[in-house]
Amino acid sequence: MPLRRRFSTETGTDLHRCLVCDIRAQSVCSAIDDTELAILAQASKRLTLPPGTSVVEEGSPAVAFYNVTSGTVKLFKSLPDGRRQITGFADIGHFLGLTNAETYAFSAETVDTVQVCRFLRPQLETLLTDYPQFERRLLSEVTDELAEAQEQMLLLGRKTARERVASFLLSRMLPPANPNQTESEGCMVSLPMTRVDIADYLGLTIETVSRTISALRREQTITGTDNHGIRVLSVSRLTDLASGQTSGQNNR
Amino acid sequence: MPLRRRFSTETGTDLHRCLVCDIRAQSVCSAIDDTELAILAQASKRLTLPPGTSVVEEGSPAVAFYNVTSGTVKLFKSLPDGRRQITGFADIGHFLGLTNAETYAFSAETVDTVQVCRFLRPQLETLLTDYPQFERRLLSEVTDELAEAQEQMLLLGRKTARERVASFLLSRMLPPANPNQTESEGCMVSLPMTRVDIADYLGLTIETVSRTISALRREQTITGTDNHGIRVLSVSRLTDLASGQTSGQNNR
DNA sequence: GGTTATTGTTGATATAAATCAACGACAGCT
DNA sequence: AGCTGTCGTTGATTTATATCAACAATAACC
Repeated sequence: MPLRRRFSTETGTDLHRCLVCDIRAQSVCSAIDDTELAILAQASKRLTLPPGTSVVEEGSPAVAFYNVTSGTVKLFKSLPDGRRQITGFADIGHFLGLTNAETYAFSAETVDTVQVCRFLRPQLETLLTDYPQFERRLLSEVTDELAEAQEQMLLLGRKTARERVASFLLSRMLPPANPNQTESEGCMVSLPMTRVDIADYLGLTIETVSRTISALRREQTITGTDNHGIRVLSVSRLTDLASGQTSGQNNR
Repeated sequence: MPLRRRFSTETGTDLHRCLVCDIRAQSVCSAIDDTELAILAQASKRLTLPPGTSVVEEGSPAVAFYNVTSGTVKLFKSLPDGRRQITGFADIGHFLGLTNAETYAFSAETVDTVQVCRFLRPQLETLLTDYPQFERRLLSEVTDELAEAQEQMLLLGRKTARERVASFLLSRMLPPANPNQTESEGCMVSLPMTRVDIADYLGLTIETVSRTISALRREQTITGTDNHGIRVLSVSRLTDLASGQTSGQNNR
């Protein structure tokens, strides 16, 4: 449908942009009625960002809110000596940059090529006030994020390296490509980020992540030689592994 | 003021309960106008819970939302083998139990004697819909919680035992009792929870927590022999410690 | 198409924190 | 006051993961 391209410019405030947005249903934007999408389009600006672009910088003024429409953004916090903790990966349909503070308490950087819709703060405020369903949807999204954060705290505070990697792979597992795909065919896991990013997300070192993935491959729980795409052979085994439901075995 | 006691019954839906609530200003309830507090009082029920009471159980139906008016509640997640991660302590003015899911994804248990106002889900829904300021305030609170959770992920994933304990003490430091109190007099830290709880919050063992607190005491960063009340002698030193801004020294 | 830089893997060793173990300090109870 | 159980402290030892080190694989670049 070449019509789509015609209406969807890279950086404009084209009134039809939101109407033709593929992922609207998956994001906070679904809360705005079809008839009022022009308002949404006017409140935001679509940006295309190359890999490794800084979106938000810890400590800088919190001027904007972003909705990711394609690609993956990593969110992280750093210590003065450079140690880093990735607190999450925001991909398609997820937002970032919401805060009550004057400045951001975290940084955000694109992992791959990313498209975002940027809402400046006053515009976001207006949307929240004028569209209660928008606010409700955002509340619901933040509540989900909080639940995910709590799950990640359990991982970081109490899980072993093996359990962390298993949990991570499961959490990134895509829904089966076609519905009649059997489990044994294996589910794809997309890993656009590097080993460094995975390590910084799981609170491990790259060496430990690498060794653990190798071990899972060796014991046929996963396959795939490509570093950014892994296939899970046994979801149930990985599930057991992720919660420590497994007898012995370590990494080496 | 004995009048207050007269209006504030333990479990009733007394229409004046919210009007005389000491901590309303500190919680989501501050979003409801004075003239409409009767609605708030009717939507909720005040409960007094002894120490060690289970408020919410992981996996059970998410039927209620709670606002803590006194005492401390610990929120936690557990693994099948009993490992536990405390994801936060909800004390005065904080809420718990908000979720989009049918069931709670965490457990909650009182640390000491706790007073909560319980809102059943339909009543909460009504409040959110009828009072946009209430919803806005809740969004703001959840956003803060998320920021705190991200800070805790940094702690759990990347900080040393010493840095974790220092961060914890700082985060629990009370504002100075009187304004003209000098820093050197020391700020009180209240620790109603046990060492087990602290350990499960910081992703450490009780032994490591104990040793680390002893070390901080030995080097005069903190004092106080009482296990549930510690005095910080040097806030600046603790701040440096918490972010790894310190040359050497370990725990022993 | 070969050189260089980046990213990932594997092995050897070190270490921070866990585990195992003993004991001390209280709080509650009769 | 003396018993009993919980909670906290301290010491000795083990261990999972970090660190140090070398190299392999892949991507980036003239």
